[in-house]
Amino acid sequence: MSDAIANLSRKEQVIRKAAELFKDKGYAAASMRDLAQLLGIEAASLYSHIKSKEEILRSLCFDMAAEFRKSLEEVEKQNVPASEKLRNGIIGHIQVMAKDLTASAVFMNEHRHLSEPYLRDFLLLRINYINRFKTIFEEGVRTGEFKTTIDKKLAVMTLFSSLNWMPMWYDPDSSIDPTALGDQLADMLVNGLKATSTAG
Amino acid sequence: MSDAIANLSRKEQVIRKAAELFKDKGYAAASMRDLAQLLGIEAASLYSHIKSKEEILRSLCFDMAAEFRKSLEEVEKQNVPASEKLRNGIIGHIQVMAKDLTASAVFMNEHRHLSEPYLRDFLLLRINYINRFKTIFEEGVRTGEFKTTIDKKLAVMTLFSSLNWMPMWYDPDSSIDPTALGDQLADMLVNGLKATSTAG
DNA sequence: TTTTTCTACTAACGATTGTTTGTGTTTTAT
DNA sequence: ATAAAACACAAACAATCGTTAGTAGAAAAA
Repeated sequence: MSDAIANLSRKEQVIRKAAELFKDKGYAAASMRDLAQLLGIEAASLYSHIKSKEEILRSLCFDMAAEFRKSLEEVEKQNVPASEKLRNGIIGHIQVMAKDLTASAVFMNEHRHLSEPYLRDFLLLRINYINRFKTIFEEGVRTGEFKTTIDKKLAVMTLFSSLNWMPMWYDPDSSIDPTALGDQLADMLVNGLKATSTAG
Repeated sequence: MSDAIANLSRKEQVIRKAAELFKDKGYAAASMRDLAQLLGIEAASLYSHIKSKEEILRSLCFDMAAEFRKSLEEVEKQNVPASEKLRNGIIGHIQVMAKDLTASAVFMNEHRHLSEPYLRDFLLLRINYINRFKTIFEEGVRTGEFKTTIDKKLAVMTLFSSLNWMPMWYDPDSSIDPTALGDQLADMLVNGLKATSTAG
């Protein structure tokens, strides 16, 4: 083989291809026979490498969750104003996604197909992550960096919506690279689109 | 029956319930037997009212698309600055979604399960809608209302991401009503979170 | 060389999928 | 009263689902 994924373990190859398939068709609509075909093997052969279809989804979702957590923890350590912290949080989030756009899309759109108790665990991680962003935002409101006129939940959920849809439209071969993307996105969300805003 | 949906035609009742089910479980994971059970009938009985599972999805997706289109056309007629037009476009979009949060969620998340040629038609409508927002944004850049430092595609896609995820987290019983939500969302996206921005 | 690990196969399982057919009852329109 | 439309049913269909069992050749480790 000459693929870039050729020196991954076979199990990792399966998971990668599954991520692509889940992203394209959705977890529920993607069959194990579809996946097998993409890999050039029979469906039953998949089970030499993975235990179940859902195990793949679990691995994709929780691995991404760990990356996001790690990134945010770095930012929280920084001793900078809240607006800067928020900015860095946004950039970090974008960079984690950019490292694996496919897995990011699955993480975002397909996690609901996890069964209990994994779904509950996943949602707890997610709430925790969101709340830590909310804390940063609240700090900024307290210090007068952010406006008080915007509902906190709205602000944070809008933030996440913007971030989380990126894997759906971002083309890694495009003119704008992930770092610039994170930069501009942070600027847009913190300072807005208006030209008259004071620079960040 | 004493439901609020009792005086709808039976077909509309089926479609409404299907929207809830599709939103909760996803189109592919939602079975016709699930749907029938929610309505208290047998799966086969559904076919007295609808022709197929996908017909329901089509009806949900294209009806919403028509509403969005109608809303934007109203805004385009207005003779106001681009920033104001963008603002009104955002508010209109939010209001259309708020009228039917369930159908909005399906529109956004499940349209990919449309088969051809419906999928192609749907995506064309969507591209057209996005491009019309992009035109408004470009007008604002040209008149100096918006900054030139932000990638146009990024700006518009971020806008849509923010808007389109709203049905996933917005609680219609919450303290903030749809109009205020549209207002604040428009403010946040146009002027940003920073307190130092000039007021819109 | 022997043993273990990895990888893949064929065949089949029980369950579930969307849907059709044919029938019957109840409500509405004429 | 009669015809028609609306609504629901049981039974079944072919197809597809995730998965298991058992087998076997090839590569790696001992």
